[in-house]
Amino acid sequence: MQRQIQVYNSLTRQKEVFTPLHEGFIGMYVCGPTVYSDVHLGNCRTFVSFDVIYRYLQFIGYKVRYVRNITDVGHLLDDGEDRMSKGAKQNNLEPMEVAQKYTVGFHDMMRIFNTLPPNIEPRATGHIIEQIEMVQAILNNGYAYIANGSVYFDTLKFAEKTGEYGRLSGRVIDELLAESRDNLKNQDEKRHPSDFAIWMKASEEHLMKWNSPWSVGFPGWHLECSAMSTKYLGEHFDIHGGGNDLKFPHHENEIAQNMGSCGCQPATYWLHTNMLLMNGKKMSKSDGNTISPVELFTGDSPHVTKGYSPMVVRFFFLQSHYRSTNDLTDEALQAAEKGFKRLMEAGKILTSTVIDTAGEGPLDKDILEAMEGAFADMDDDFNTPRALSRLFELVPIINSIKDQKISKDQISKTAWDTLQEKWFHLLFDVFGLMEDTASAANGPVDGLMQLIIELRQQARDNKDWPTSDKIRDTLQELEIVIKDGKEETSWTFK
RNA sequence: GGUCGGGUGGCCGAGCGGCUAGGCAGAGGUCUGCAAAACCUCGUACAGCGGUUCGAAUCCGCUCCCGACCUCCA
Repeated sequence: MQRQIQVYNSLTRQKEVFTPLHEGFIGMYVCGPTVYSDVHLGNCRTFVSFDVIYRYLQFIGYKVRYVRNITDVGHLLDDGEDRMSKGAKQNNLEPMEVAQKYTVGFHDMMRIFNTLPPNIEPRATGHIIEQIEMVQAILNNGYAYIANGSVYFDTLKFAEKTGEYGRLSGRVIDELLAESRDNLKNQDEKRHPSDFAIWMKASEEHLMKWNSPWSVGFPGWHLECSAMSTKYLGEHFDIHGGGNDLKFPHHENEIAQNMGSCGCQPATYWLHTNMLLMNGKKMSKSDGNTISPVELFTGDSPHVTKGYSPMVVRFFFLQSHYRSTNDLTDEALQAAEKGFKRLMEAGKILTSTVIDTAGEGPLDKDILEAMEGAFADMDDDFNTPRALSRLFELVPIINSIKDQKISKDQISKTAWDTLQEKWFHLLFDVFGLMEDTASAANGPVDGLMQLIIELRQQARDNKDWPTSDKIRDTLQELEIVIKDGKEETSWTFK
C-alpha cells in the first residue's frame, strides 16, 4: 500500500515528493538527547513527532531503519567544560554513571509517551574511533587544520570551495567573509570565528578523553552525528531530523563535516520540528520557563492547575503540526484532555458495535471520504492536526449510532468495518495513542460496575431517586461517571 | 544588527487564491425523573494599510507587533 507522500525539506525550503534512495527502504537519522540531565518536555515533543513519522512511514509499507543517537560526550559549555564531565563532578560520579542514569530516565519517559524505540541507538562514546577517522578524512581533504593538538574545521575554505556552508540555515557566506576581518585578531586557535572544533585537546583535569593522532582529547560537538549516521545509514541516506534549534550550528556543521570527509550531502530530506512554547515563549530550562514531564503528569507546577496524563499530552502535541510552534497552556491542555476523551469514547463504541447492513448506506460516502482524507492529510507532510479533525468529524455519526439517532441501515457493513479498521490503525498504530490508565476496565471492576448499574436501574424503575442519585454521586466522587443512555447505562472513569 | 518563521473568532489550532477545518469554552434546543453524556443549531475570525485578481485569511509591497536561531539546547 505504498502511498506517495510529500515532506517539507528544510534544505530546499519547500515541500517535495518523497522518493527514497532505495525503493521500499528508508534510512532516518534523528538527533537524540544529550544525557546530562532529565529530558525536558520540548525533547519529548520532538521525539513524539518523529515517532509518528516513523510509524507512518512503516505503516505505508516502508522498511525503515531509524537511528537516534545518545550524546554522552562532546558538548562544551561556555567555560569549556564538557557537560558530561560537569555533571559527573557535581555529583561525584563517573561520567558514564551520569550518562547511564539519564539514559535510563530518557528511555522510561519515551516509553511513557508510547514512542517506539529506534532500531539503532548509538552512543557518541562508543564511536570515538569512527569520529577520529572522520577527522582524519577531513584533514586529508584539506578542510581542517591542527592547532595545539586540537583540530578545527575550516569553514571559510569549505564555503569558498563548495559554496555549501550556510545553505541549510540560510547564513550568507559573504557575511562570514566580511566578518572575518574584524574578528580574526581575537581568535586564539581558530582562524575564523565560524570555524569549529572537530577534535579538542583535553586539559589535565578533563574527565572524558581519548588518545588520538593529535592529542589526548575528545571529539567536537557535532562530529558524533556525522560519524554515526554514516556508519549506520551510509554516506547518503534519506531523512535527517531534529529540533529547529539544531539547524545552526549543529546541522550546518554536520553537513560540512560529511561533505568535508566524503564529499556528499548526508541526507536528502532534512526535517525540523518547531519548538514547544509555554505561555508564548520557548520552553527552556535556563530561563525557568519550563515544566518537566513528571510535573505535568502530577500537576505539581505553578503552570498547570492539575495533572495531565501522558496520552493527553501526546494528543496535545499531535493537535498541532510538527513544523509549527505549539503553545502549552493550562487551558489548551484542558481542551486537549476533553477532546482526547471524546475520541477514545467514540473508539469504544466503534469496537463494540456491529453493523450488518448489506449493500450500501447513504452515510458510507461521508465515512469513507473522511477516513481516506485523514490518510491523505498524513501523506501531506504528516499533517496530524488535520487528520485528527477528520476523526472528530466522524464522532457524531458514531455516537448517533449508539444512541440510535442514526439507524444502522444507514451504514453498510463494509463501510463500518473499514471505519473500524482504519480508525484504529490511525489512532493506535500511527498516532501511537492508547487508552489511558485503567479506563479500559476489565477484571472484577467491570463486573462490579455492571452490578451497581443494575441495582441503580432497579431503584430508578421504582422511582427511588434518592438511592439512584446517591449511587451516581458516590461514584462521581470515586471519579467514575455514569452515563444514562436511551437503552442502557454505561460508565467511564472521569 | 543578520537569518528564518509567525500574527486566524474567548482559548488552542488547521487551511495558504473561490468550497463548513477541528478541539475546548459560550448561547439556544432535543433527550432525561433530575443531572451528566449524547445529538441538533449558532457566533460570520483571519494584525493594519495599499496593490494584483472576476475573486485574497491565502499572492505582492509597506507598517506595526511576536517568536526562534546567530552561544549549549529538541
